[in-house]
Order: sequence, then structure tokens, then C-alpha cells
Amino acid sequence: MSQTTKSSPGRPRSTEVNQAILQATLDLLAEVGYQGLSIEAIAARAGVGKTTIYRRYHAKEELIAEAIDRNRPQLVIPDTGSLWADLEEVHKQAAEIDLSPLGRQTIAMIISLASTIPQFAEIYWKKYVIPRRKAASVIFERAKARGELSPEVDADLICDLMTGLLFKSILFQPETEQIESYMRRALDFLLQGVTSNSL
Amino acid sequence: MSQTTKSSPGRPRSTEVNQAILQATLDLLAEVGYQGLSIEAIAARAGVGKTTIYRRYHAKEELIAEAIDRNRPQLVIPDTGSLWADLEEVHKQAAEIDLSPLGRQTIAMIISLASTIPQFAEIYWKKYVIPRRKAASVIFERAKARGELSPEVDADLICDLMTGLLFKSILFQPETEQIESYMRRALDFLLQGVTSNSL
Amino acid sequence: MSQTTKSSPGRPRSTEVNQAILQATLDLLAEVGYQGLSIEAIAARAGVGKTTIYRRYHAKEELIAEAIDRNRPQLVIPDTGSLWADLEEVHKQAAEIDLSPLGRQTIAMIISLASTIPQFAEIYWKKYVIPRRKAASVIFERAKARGELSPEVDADLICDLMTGLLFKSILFQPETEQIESYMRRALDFLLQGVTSNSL
Amino acid sequence: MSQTTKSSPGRPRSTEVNQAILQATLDLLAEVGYQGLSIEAIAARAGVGKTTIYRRYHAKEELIAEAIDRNRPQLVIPDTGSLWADLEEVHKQAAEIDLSPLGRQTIAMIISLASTIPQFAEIYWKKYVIPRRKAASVIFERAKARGELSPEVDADLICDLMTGLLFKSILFQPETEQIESYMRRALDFLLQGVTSNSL
DNA sequence: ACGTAATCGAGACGGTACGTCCTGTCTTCCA
DNA sequence: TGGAAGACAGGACGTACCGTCTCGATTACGT
Repeated sequence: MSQTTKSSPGRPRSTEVNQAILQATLDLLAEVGYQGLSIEAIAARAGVGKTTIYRRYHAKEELIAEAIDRNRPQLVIPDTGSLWADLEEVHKQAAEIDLSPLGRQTIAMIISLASTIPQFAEIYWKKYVIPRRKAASVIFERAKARGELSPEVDADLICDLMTGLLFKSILFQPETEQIESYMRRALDFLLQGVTSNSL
Repeated sequence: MSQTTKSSPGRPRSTEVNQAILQATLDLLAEVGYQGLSIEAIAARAGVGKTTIYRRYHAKEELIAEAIDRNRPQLVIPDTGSLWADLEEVHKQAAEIDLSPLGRQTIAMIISLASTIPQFAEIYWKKYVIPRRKAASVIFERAKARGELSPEVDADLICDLMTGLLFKSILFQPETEQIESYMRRALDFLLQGVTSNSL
Repeated sequence: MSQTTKSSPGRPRSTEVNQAILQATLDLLAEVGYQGLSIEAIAARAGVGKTTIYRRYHAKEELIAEAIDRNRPQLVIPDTGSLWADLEEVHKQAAEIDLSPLGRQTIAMIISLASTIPQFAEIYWKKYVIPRRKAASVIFERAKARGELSPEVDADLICDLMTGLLFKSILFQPETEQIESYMRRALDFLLQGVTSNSL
Repeated sequence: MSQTTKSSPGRPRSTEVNQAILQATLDLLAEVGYQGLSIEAIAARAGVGKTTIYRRYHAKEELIAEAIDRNRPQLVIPDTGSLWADLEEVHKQAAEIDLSPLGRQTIAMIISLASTIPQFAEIYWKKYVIPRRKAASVIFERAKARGELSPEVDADLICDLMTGLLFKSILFQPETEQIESYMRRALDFLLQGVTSNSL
């Protein structure tokens, strides 16, 4: 048998198709939002058959979850030597991520589906809460080691308070700038009683 | 006195039907959530023709907005003479409202749609944020007058932090009891530095 | 005359309204046909409430029946002294009535509903068949009296054959002129064996 | 050689579904008539989604036309050697076809729609008139060849007269038996002057 | 002359069917 | 054997009319 064609017949386009689907999903999500998002539109945009999507994802939510999961930029934990500078940097990063057009849509959607689909709460927890709590934890540990912070301060609680406020602000206060200044004010308030600099 | 009851010709719209529609909407919202809510199901549940609903509301969102607007129970501002007792009472009420099946669904939906439909953000602001801020403000003023609280404390900020935390908890932590204890812990933390009882 | 005008109490029904309704019905029937005819459109066209129509007619068919009943022009039985001339005149009249735009729509509709609604078959029978059979009968009797026709000829049968042919032609052969000449040919054929002029 | 089987991509339309739809249409047509026929009911009866019907037929009329077109039983031209026997047989067949429940409904509908939808008149002409004229023509030719019939007799005209009478009777005279005897009487009358048996 | 009672227009009511759109599954053919 | 194309059953959408029902406002008649 004259073997001219190389390699086995299989799935050479598989990864390309993956990318196309996820990209189309994110694009449409940013354009029409979660409500107006249809699998059919995603398939058309990606130049792909519906079956190809359903073969990979059992439900629309799963697809979106994957798309978001792949897309979400990572938080970099800073280490400036100062508690305040570190926290400012972290919150700047978080705000940047969350306040972009896609970010707003994503958060709204995740929140919306969290109560319905446990899977989404999990994604949220894994992608949003854990990294931010981790960052807070690291930063606070360093500050405690430096004596900047009293040792019994609960980093998770402060982190959750800030995250909660951020979400609330994102959803109901459109002005990006106002959000940032409000966040800074909140941070001041939260830390005023627990930092040792008053001593 | 001149009676200026302006009445359009034709049969007037039935207030009983109004009620039936809104009630059915709330019932179904609590049962199947916003995603699973269909006008057809609402009409069937209310024993009403679809036309009757569409005559009143041009879109599903409009109907739901109205239903929520009419339904939301009012917050009663307590006056026990103690800041802590007042705040506990307010948060107990808020948690009761928000953690009921309908409350959870409502909040998830409002949040989800706030970024898409400005009208929803407005409803939320009017029905949720303002009353709570108002309550917080009154309670804090009384506490300041009693000398329980330093005068420069920002009631709105504390209220927003608590509300944000509550929302976050509602969406991602299913256990009602855990939420309540976590909320109490957060309140302790927020007030620890601003109350004058350490003096 | 002891027979006074029997009148029920209350406001009497407006005859103007009667006319407006029937006229609107005929107008719309000619315009959109039976299929596209709606009570609502009739009411709007007549400047009348739907109730006013339903008070008079229990169903759309009843209304249409009445409208047609009032409208249908009467057949005038000719008396020229000649069988052929009389028959030609009758068929000319019948064709004129049936081939007008309203006539075509009406016949199509009556025929269409005859099998469903007995009432319509009755109207048809009363308004179309009886007058034509009557005319044929009178004309044939005169011809028999004149010795033009053998006495045992069945006028009804010939009339029915001609009517059936006319309907078939109206429905499936659009050309008015062709219909008329074909009808004349049929008449020639039907009478060829029964008239005494060949003797 | 070169296979030119033009095949469009994607899943081909199911012929079983085709059949189910057309059969359900005919069944319901016989049961509830054209007026009471709904696409939704057809879909339900056929166990098929509405979309599947609309994909094939753009309008109710188109679907019905197709259903009738496929269904109409063929007329078998008899050859008994006798004009009378042949004609009796043909009319027996025609009456059987036309007087069945489905037949009555079908004719009523075709007639009703002929004036509105040209397509229907065409179907009627192709499916009803042509075969019957053909049969009449063949039978009459044989009779002429046998000397039973004078050569100048117009088979089409007689056929049309009989068909017209049949339609008229179907639509306005419910009794099947009466129709058959009336048809026989008409046939007697039409042939009395043209057959040579009196010679 | 005035109340009684049925009329009028307008339009809301519970329904049914429409034709469209999307879901998630399935078939068929192509590379 | 994976993938595009698209047919499939199902179900909700928002619209159009159906025939019935309330409204407030007009008429005529019979006291």
C-alpha cells in the first residue's frame, strides 16, 4: 500500500476547534451577554457544527465555565515590603480584571448562576475567592512577620469584606473611578484598627 | 370638590388579575428561578391568558420587576437603646428576607440582571440598599447621641460592607446558619475599633 | 287594526348599525375573502363594538349568511315567447350574478361551507337553487303549453345539470367568455333531444 | 460512470416522517374538515414537531395539496363491451371516491380554495377532471366503434355535466343513495338522444 | 319628566393556534 | 473516525382573533 499521507487519520483540527469555540463564546458573551447567548450562534460564529460543541460540553453552562476558566487572567501576588502598597496593588489588579467589559459580564453571570448551578459556585470559588484569599493571606503573614499587623487579624474576613464590596459596587455603580476610591476608603477603614502603626 | 377621576373607555383592568399574575410570578420565581421562568407557566398558574400578561408588561423583566417591587417586605428599624442589639435585629431581619427561597432567587436575579437592565439596578437600589442604609444611619445616629460611637463613623460604608458580605455569602455559601455566624463575626470586627465601650 | 307595534322595553337596536355591519361584511368579503375575514375587522370597519355584532349573530357564518342573503340580486323570469330566448336570458342573468367578484367569492364560500354548516346549504338552496328551478319550471311550462317541448321533460334535472356545470366552470375556468359559450353549447345539447322543433 | 447523485450536506429528510405528516393530514381532514384543521394537531397526530412540517410546507394549503395529491385513488377504466355497463361502473367508482368521508371533505375544500389558490385548481384539474374525461373518452370511442353511439357525441361535455351534477349533489344533498339514483337518472337523460339503440 | 331597561362604543378577559426560534439528539456524508 | 451540515421532537416565544364579559354613556318607551 502506497502510504503517501502522513500520520494517522484522527483529530488534527481538534485543538483549533477548541480554541475557536471558546473564543466565539467569549466574544459573544461580551457582545450580547449571557441571556442572549445561544449555542447555535456560537457554532455559527466558530464555523463549527453544533454536535462538535455538544460532544465537548454537556450544557451551555459547562461551555461558558470552560471559556471563562481558560480566559481568566491570573493574580500576581506583589511583595513590596509594605502592607499598604501590597494591598493597593492587589486591589488594583482585581479591579482591572473585574471592571473590564468581559469581566463585568462574567461576574454578573457567575453570580447569577451560582445559586442555580453548584458548578458555577465552585468555579467562582476556585478562580476568584481562593487566589484572592491566598494573596491576602501571604501579604498579611508577611506584614505580621514585620510587626506591621497584630497577629490575630483574620485575613480571610477582610478579604471577603473587600470582595463583597467590590462585587456590590461593580453591579450597581457604573462609574469605575468611584469604585476605586470607595474601595480605598473601605480598606483604610478596615485596617485602621488592626495595624500597629498607631502604636 | 371636583371629582377628576379620569376613566378610559372600555372595561377596566381587573385588579384581581393583577394580583394573581404577580403572585404567580413570585411563586414560580421561588420554585424554578429566573432562568426556568416562562410567561406561559405564569399564565397557567395564575389562571390567566397570556395576552392578559402581555397587555400589562412588554417583557418578562418588566413583569418580574413589578412583582418584586410590590412584594418586598419592609425593614422595621428597631430601637432597643443598644447599638449592638439594634444592629443584630436589623441583620436578623435582612438575613430573614434574603435567605428565604424567594429572597435567594430574587437577589440572584437582580444581581444577574443589574448589569444588563438598568431598571433592575434601580429597583435593587430603591428596595434593598436605601432602606438598609437608612436603618443603619438612624441606628448609628442614636448610638452617637448616646456616646456609644465616635461621631465620625461612616454608617453607609459599614452598611455596604455588611450587605456586600451578605450577598457574597448568599450566593456562594449555601448554609444559612454559617452565614449568620459569619455575619456576626464580621460585625464584631467592623465595630471593634469604632465603639467607645473599650473606654 | 288591533295589532299595535309590538316593542320590547329598552333602547331598540339601531338599523343604521345593522346596515353598517352587513355592508362592512360584504366589503371585506370581496376584499380578503372568507378565509381572511375576521369579526374584529368587520367591527372596526363598521365602527362598531364586537358585542353589537355578537348580539345579532351567534357566529361568523350566521353574519355572513345574513349579509349574502340581503345582498343577493333577484333573478327576473323573462317571458319572450320563445324557450331558447328565455333560457338564454336566464343564464345570462345567472352568469352575471355569479361571475362578479363578490359573486365568485360568495359562491366559493357557500360551497366550501355547505358540507360543514347545514345552514349554509339551506341558504344556498333557498337563494340559488329554488329561484333558478322556479324560473326553469315556469319557462318550461310555458314552452310545453306552446308545444315547443315534450311534456315529460324534467325541468329540475336540466336546471341542475346547467347549474352544476356553471359552478364547475366558475371555480376552475377563470375566463368568463369561455364559460358563457360553453354553457350555451351545453344548453344546445340538453335540449336537442327534447324539443319538438325537429319534428 | 460518473455518479451525479446530487446530495445536499447534512441529514436528509426522513421519508417516514413525510408519510406520517401526510397521513395525519388526511386523517384529520376527514375528521374535522379543512376549517378545523390545525398544523399543531397534525404535528401532534403525526408525532412530529411543528418545525418539521414548516420546513417542508410554507403554508397549510401547500401541505394539504400535497396530501391530497399523493392520496387520490386512481380510476380504473372498465371494458365490459357495453356503453351502459361501462358508464355505470365508472360512475360507481367516481361516486365511491367522492362520497367517502375524506372524499367529501376533499372536494369541498378543493372547490373552496380553487378560487383563491390557483395551485388547487390545477390539482383538481389534474387529479379529478382529466382522468374522468379520459375514461369517458375511451368508453365513448369504443361505443362509437361498436355503433352504439352516434359519432359526433361530445364525450367531454357529457362528462363535465355529470361531474358538475355530482359536485352539486355532494355539496348540497347529504343522502348518498339519493345521489346515486339521481346520477343514474341524469345519465339516462343525457344518453337518451344520442344512443342508437332506439334504431 | 323621569326612571327603566336594553342598546351602544370600547376594550379586558380566558383561550387556541399561529409561525419563529432555540435546545439537545440524531443521522448522513466528507475528508 | 472526527467534523460540518442540518433534520429531528419538543417547548416557549410574542401575535392575532375568538367569543364572553364588564364598563360608562346613550337612547326610547311607559308610566
